[in-house]
Amino acid sequence: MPSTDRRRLPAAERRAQIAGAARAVALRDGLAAVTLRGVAAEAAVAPALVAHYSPSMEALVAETFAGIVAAELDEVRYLAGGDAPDALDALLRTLLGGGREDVTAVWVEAWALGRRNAELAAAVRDQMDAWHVALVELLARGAADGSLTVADPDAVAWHVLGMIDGLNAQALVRWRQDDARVALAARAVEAMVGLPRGAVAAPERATVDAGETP
Amino acid sequence: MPSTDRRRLPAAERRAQIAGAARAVALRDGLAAVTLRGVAAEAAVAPALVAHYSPSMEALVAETFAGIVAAELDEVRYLAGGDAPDALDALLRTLLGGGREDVTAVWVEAWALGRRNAELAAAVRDQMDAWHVALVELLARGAADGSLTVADPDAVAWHVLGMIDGLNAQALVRWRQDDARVALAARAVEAMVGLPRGAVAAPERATVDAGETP
DNA sequence: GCGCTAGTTGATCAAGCGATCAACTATTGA
DNA sequence: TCAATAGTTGATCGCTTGATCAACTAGCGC
Repeated sequence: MPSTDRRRLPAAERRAQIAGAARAVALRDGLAAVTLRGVAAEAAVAPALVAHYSPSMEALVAETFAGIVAAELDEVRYLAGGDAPDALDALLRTLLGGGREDVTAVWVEAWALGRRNAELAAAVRDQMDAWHVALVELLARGAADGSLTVADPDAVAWHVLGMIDGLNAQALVRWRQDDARVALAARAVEAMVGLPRGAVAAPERATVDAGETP
Repeated sequence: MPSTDRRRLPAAERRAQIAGAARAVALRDGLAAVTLRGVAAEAAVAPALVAHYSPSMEALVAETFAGIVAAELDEVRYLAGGDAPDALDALLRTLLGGGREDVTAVWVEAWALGRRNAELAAAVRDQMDAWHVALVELLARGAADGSLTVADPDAVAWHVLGMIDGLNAQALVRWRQDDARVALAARAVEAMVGLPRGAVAAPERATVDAGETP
């Protein structure tokens, strides 16, 4: 997109292009690389134009984060459409199966940068809440049709999300991929939603098994 | 420490004072605030002196992180000295009980900054390994005396640590303290080490209970 | 074909960062 | 007491960041 971009675009289009460039930078180089000059270079545009189209860089960073994470939630929501145990299975396999390191890095950086960027912190809270609502709905669906037994869906949802985030953040730093991640997470989730062992991620599909429970 | 610090100290002492100032800044304002000028101000010293005593700021940040986290590990190691189930109980209560937000923030920032600071990234891996070794030893102790049943101690240890980190990182952003955190984590851990429900954190001591498992 | 609107840019500012180095001086050993 | 040692500092450089603004001009409506 170097040559043809000399054209000048209608405001809405340019705005969208810059948002796209910011997202690309965030996923490739991290949220901290979403700078005036970084995004401008990605969009092949003068830095001042990026500033022109967003009230502040803090806002652009927050908006970029929200866009990336909301898209991920939509995707997962689509994959986890079946009945509750299958949906939990799809959720864990998708989020812990690897290949999402870019999004995980965005999450981790958002937590860190959020301490100094109030708008980003608000966006992080919003997105966490959105994920939480989605998972609570999943649990409620399971509780309604009797496939799950959950005393405190709110707390269980927070816990499952925290577990996933922590494991993914860990994978960001560790070198080797751990095949047992999905299986172990499945055992933990089963214990929290009153499902028998293997109901979420069947042991024969998982690579490593946890200890025996007689 | 403004007036008396006009004195000049022997190298070792000054070095220790600067390390202490760096640690204080990291715990109060975050790892990202550990800058030449930030640490110098905290130690009431010229910025050049901080540079004089450390090869680079990247190194000082990495060293500060390692110091904080290693101290936490020592503390927890001391608290978790009993038999395995009790040790797990102490571990979860200590790390998830709240009041450690400063250290959690340091962890999260280290993950994020580690992507751009190779020395810090190495320190993060080292400390994660140290925590992992400590937890694997705890699990091995339990397996040896028959109080735990763990097929893959390595994987279970990574999982428990990831869960703790994720829940703590979450607590960093969420406003209210969730009373169910310890109890739910205990259920998850019990499921992974072959312990009956309530063996790690007794339900009557915990605030919220997870679903029933018949 | 022309002019006005609106998209775009280069130049520039202040602030904060890490790093370097010559110069200053408190302290100590002879 | 005095000089050598070693701890300390101020000044300064180059770099990156976000932000602002006057000036330029492409493209649309008439």
